[in-house]
Amino acid sequence: MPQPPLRSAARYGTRPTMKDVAARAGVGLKTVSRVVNGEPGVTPETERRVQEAIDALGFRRNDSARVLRKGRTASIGLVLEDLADPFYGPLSRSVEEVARAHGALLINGSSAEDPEREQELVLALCARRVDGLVVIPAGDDHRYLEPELKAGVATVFVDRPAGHIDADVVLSDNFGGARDGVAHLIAHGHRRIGFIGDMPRIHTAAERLRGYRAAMEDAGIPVAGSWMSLGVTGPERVRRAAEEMLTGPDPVTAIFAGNNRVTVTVIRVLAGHARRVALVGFDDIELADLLQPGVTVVAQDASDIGRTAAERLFRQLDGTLVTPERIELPTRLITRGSGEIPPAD
Amino acid sequence: MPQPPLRSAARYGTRPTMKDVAARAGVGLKTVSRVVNGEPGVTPETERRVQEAIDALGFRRNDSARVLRKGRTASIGLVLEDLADPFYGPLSRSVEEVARAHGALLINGSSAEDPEREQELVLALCARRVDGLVVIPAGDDHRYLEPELKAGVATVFVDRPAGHIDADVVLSDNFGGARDGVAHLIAHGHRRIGFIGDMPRIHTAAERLRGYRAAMEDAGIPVAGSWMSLGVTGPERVRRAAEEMLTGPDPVTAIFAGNNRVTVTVIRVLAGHARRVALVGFDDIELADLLQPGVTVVAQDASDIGRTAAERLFRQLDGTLVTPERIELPTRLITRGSGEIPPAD
DNA sequence: CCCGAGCCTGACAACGTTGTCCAGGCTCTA
DNA sequence: TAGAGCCTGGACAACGTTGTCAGGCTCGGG
Repeated sequence: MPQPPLRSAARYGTRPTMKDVAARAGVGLKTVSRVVNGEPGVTPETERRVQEAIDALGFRRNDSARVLRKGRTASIGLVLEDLADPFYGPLSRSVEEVARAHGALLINGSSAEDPEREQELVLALCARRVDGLVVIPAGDDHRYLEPELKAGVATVFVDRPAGHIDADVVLSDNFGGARDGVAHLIAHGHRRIGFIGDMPRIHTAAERLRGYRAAMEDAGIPVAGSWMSLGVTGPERVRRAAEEMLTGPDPVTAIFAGNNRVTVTVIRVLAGHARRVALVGFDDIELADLLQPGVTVVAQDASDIGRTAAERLFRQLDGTLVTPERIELPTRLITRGSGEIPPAD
Repeated sequence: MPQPPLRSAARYGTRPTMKDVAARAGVGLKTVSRVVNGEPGVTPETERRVQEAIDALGFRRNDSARVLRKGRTASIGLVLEDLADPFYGPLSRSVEEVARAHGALLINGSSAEDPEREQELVLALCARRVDGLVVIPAGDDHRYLEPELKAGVATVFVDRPAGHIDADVVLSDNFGGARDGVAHLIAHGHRRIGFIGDMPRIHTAAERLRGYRAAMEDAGIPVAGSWMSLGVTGPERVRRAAEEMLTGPDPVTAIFAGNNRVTVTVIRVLAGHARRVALVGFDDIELADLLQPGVTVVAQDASDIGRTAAERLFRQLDGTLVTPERIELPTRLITRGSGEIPPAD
């Protein structure tokens, strides 16, 4: 059933179009388009009439139609693991800031560490024809992105490299950071040092574990299997892992925590122990300086990572950048006390 | 210059369309559409051929065109103040979770507390034809949204009510929470209680101030002007405000902090003072339980607020909800030590 | 053997915008 | 005063998809 065109703008749920504006202003369709886009070639008087009609009808340009016509959406997608994780807030924010500077909107979604969900999200963003993608990968195979890359969708991976495709990646020096953190404990006299980290299938976790092993090996310290706890997720399992390291045979005198969630849980565990155990964590945590003792951490700069990634993205879109690169940003050891506690025995 | 249609899919930067897929599979355009959308009425054999062409070409449906045709975008917009603020991470996440459950994507942006930027963002989202909006308002006049509301854009305000328009709002009981927090300090013997908060033009800040005043009045305590510090933003100014309250004439024995950023700074200030000063903060902060003393707070549940708002949004879209409402969620006083310190003098 | 029903399939218009191109009226100059 | 050029405005197609509708095919029953 065709709608009477003159009433369509008034129907609930229907928005006025340029056609409606043109009719009301008594001008042609294209003239409205010119006014809306600030293009030259419109008399001030005509412009005024058009603007009046726009205001009266509450017209807003339909960007879907615009995108369809122009090809570019002026939006980029950000896929991350979990917005509730304090690491991603600043990252997301800095990506948005860069996007904004380039006049682009940010669409984002969380993968919840689920590779399938990551792919689903990324493809949904591609269907929206985002101009570019910043992805913190959950999965380890990104060949599904090949058609997108070929079609010119700018893509930058963050925090972990892409799997099986050649793409830009911006990440921290996880290996070096962990190695330095553990070396710091060794320098303070520790030899029995525990490591608690995420599943090694996650790149960052694997790299940090590698850093731990390297530091221990450099110091000529053989690592007991009971000192390493890998793939522990969730506070309860971290807690149990820490307890075992502390109270089992051959107990550790220091712990290196593989990420901020682990660090927080370990702090809680240590608070319940009389024995003073040293702790260095990967990732900074808020208020770390106010705890007793302050928490020594290997900090990565989430804002810097996000900014670097987003800027590379837009340089890809400019055409300034072509060859994919791997960019490693340095970490920083921040000593606050917990990492400088000497061995207890 | 017209492109040869058969090559267009191969050009860099151009994506294959349904037409390309149809040509390759030797079927009609509409048949491809049917396969892509899982519509019935396609022979398995035909479907296989189409699917093969889709995979071979790396075709992805262009959602912009789809939106243009269908009218709904299956996306909602979230405008908040600052993603780096830990309060908004969980909020954003819970909104996204609900959106996902309804098959919608989340587009978000930060207003940085700037009313102009808020409007700009909101209108950009409307131009994208998001189905709905969750807005944490920075400004206090939202009449610019009237055409959108009339056009059927679902809208829910969060954390602060909309200005000059009738719209749903989901927020915490800021007044009651602050009153309870201050009453808690009074119950522990304090009379000289300081208040440090944001600009009173921000609704939450005004309400919390009102709660502070109400609690003091209920207890029959006259409030000295030097005990109230309003509109302080940024760590440095908060620090100075706290110092003045603590060391000026008529010094306070307790401080009520109007938001999480203020709380953190006040903790830092108090750590530098020998005198023990009580503290209750509005908003929970991470690791508050591990500090010495633990930080007593009036907590609001950001996830709950986000979820409630998003669910209302989708009920508006269902048509289940029509009349705008104001929903106040209760706060919770969490005692951890800092609020139970007795007056020092 | 023929006809109708039912199932597949494809042609076509429409969604709202922008790029192209042309027409008409104006001004300016020779 | 006429011709050239400029400025303004509008008609039209195209972007890629989906809804409508009609045509052709097969199969079963009369």
